[in-house]
Amino acid sequence: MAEYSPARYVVLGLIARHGAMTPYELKARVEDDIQPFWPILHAQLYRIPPELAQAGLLREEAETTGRRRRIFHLTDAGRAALARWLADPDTPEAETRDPAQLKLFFADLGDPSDIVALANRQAARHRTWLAHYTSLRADLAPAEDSRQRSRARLLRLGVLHERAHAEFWESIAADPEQLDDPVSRPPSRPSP
Amino acid sequence: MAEYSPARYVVLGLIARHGAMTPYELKARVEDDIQPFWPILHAQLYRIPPELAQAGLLREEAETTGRRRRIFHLTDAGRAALARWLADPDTPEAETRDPAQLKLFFADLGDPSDIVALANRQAARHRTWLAHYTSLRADLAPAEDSRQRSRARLLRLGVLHERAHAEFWESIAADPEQLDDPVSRPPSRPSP
DNA sequence: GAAGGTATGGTCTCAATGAGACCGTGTCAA
DNA sequence: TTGACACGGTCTCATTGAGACCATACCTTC
Repeated sequence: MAEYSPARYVVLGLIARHGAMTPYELKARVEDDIQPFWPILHAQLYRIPPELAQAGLLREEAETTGRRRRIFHLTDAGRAALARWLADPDTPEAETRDPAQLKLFFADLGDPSDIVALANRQAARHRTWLAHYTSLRADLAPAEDSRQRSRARLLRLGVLHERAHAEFWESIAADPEQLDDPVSRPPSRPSP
Repeated sequence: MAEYSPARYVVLGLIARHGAMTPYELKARVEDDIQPFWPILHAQLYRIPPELAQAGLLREEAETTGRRRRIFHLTDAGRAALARWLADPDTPEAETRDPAQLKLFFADLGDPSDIVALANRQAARHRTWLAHYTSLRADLAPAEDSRQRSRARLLRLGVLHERAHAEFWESIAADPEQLDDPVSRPPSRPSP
């Protein structure tokens, strides 16, 4: 029942929340907030708004002088389409593409030492993201408005996600042969 | 430094592990084992092997009668390319595309009740995957060969991942306004 | 006040992937 | 003997990926 691709709703949603914008500004906001759960290339953010304007969901206001910026406003049709999408709880499955998991899956075909190097890199990477999300959460004003809460919720999931992955890769690095089974024990509490 | 796309290495890896195969068999194995961390459309699995044969990494053996199957064998060059890829610990970032997180992010622009319906669906979905991975793990022979361990490791990550997400969405469903902060408390231990 | 760096703002192209329609062959059971 | 179903594959069109390329404005520093 989704009428448009998710990236289209990202554009509608950001304009609905922050007001009329140029593709350039969309790009910055996507990079800041949305990249972690829906990556969009910058070129897409120049392709999509004109297309949505064509469909009547946005209205373009073009500068003809200087930087010739293209500013896109939300129309009532756009707002309605966004509301319909938000009201539909039936979403497609999430997709993950993780080359590191791929390498781990095929690790038995390579040298046993590869796995340790891989796991160390991955653990460091996930720890970095974890620290990043944690600090963003700390900076977040404990404001009671619903926008802050939206952001806070997603940051919380980011923290849970990165923590789980960081701990996983650390356990692989520590015990590449995986002779015991750390999954049944609670995280962060190594057995005595 | 990756010479080929990850999907190419999936093909090489599966043939390296299980021996020469048809695209049809590749399709089945990808669906069973690889889909969760690297989705590949079935059409891709008919496009990629001929291309890798062109590059000398596979060798095609075509039936000319009956079902006219195309069986692809790994060459020494293919085995070497796979080993080089596995030995490189420097992998691209993982990418996630989760429409549900997108809807949650923009939830403040919709009706407050949407969020509960969304969260309930997501919680159920992740619980289902969690049960699936858990049962696959239980069925896994505790064999000491490295192939079984590869599979077991990934299933463990799957379990951790689905558990984190299931608990997250359950907490959203239970408390959509998110007035408290469940992240600092250990999972599965609701406060008194 | 000219030179260069950087942020702003955007267009374009080619390749690759996504999404799925469509088409045959063999096997087995009713 | 025909229909269902698993097997095995090809094809096409639209969308996205990846990144090169271009121009304007501002800001510093020599």
